[in-house]
Amino acid sequence: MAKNCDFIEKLRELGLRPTKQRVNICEVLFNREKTFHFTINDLVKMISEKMNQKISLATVYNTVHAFEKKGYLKEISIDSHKSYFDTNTSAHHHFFDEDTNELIDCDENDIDPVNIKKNITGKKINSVEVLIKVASDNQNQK
Amino acid sequence: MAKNCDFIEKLRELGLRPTKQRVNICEVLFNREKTFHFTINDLVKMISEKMNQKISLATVYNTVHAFEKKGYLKEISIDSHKSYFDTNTSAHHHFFDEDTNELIDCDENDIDPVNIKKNITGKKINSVEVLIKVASDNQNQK
DNA sequence: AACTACATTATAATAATTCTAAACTATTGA
DNA sequence: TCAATAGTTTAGAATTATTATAATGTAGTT
Ligand SMILES: [Mn+2]
Ligand SMILES: [Mn+2]
Ligand SMILES: [Zn+2]
Ligand SMILES: [Zn+2]
Repeated sequence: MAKNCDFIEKLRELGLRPTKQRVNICEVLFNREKTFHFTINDLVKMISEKMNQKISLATVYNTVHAFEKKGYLKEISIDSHKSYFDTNTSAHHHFFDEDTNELIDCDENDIDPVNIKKNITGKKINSVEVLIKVASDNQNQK
Repeated sequence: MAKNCDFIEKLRELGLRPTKQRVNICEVLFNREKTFHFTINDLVKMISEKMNQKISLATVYNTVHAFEKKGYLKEISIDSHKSYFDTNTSAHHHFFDEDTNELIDCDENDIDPVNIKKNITGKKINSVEVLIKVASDNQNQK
């Protein structure tokens, strides 16, 4: 269980001022056992549930984007209407359950490393991400 | 070079009325040698350049989504701010050039098939997509 | 403490997307 | 033929998502 002073230190290291808005958002995002996936909307709900303080929507966007730029969050885009952030910033792949709209981390052993045989000339590979969309097996699907 | 009557037939087959808006959009999208990638904005510009008729933005959205649902277009989402549609609806992977914001089809031979060893229990795999983000190799990057 | 330069917040503005009422079109049957 | 009508499509209006910027806050300097 991380303490507030840990987040304050961490924010300072990143060159971000440890304002109370940011510390609160850190608590909601990073004060937990496991990494997880969330949308901006999820986060706004979590903040209003867990915190007494109101944080403006623009500040939530600012903070999430600041953390993303600093490498503390990763964005995973499913389609133009569904975009998630991931507190697991290591290189990993995802299943997306189209029935429940749930994004699920692939385990290391679930998928073999992607083998790229030929890259665009003069370019360096920054990331390789696999998205596996799944849905109910049986039954009459829409 | 496809003729308008081809598009009219095709739309009818799909169960969509061949309105002049839709036939015009078909001409812009499908009357060409190679498949390509576009954003809604790109498409609006192409329509206003190539056509004398004005089509409302809502109709462009409606039509693109109708074509997507019918399997005539595929959506490729890069991040929440960049979403492309692809007239190549076969299963294939992509490079995304972060310098130019260009989406490029992977050739069959550029990448080995993705080997998924363990899927979510009770779910069927609907699609597997790899996105490889690349950028300038050399120089001082931001 | 006052001044300054910069960082941060959050309101106001803008951009992206969808809702829905009006305009069309196909079908039916008199 | 050609209303009547049920469904489809369009596009202006409304909503939602995101960002720009003015106001506020903070830290360093004298
Ligand atoms: Mn972003
Ligand atoms: Mn869509
Ligand atoms: Zn993840
Ligand atoms: Zn493509």
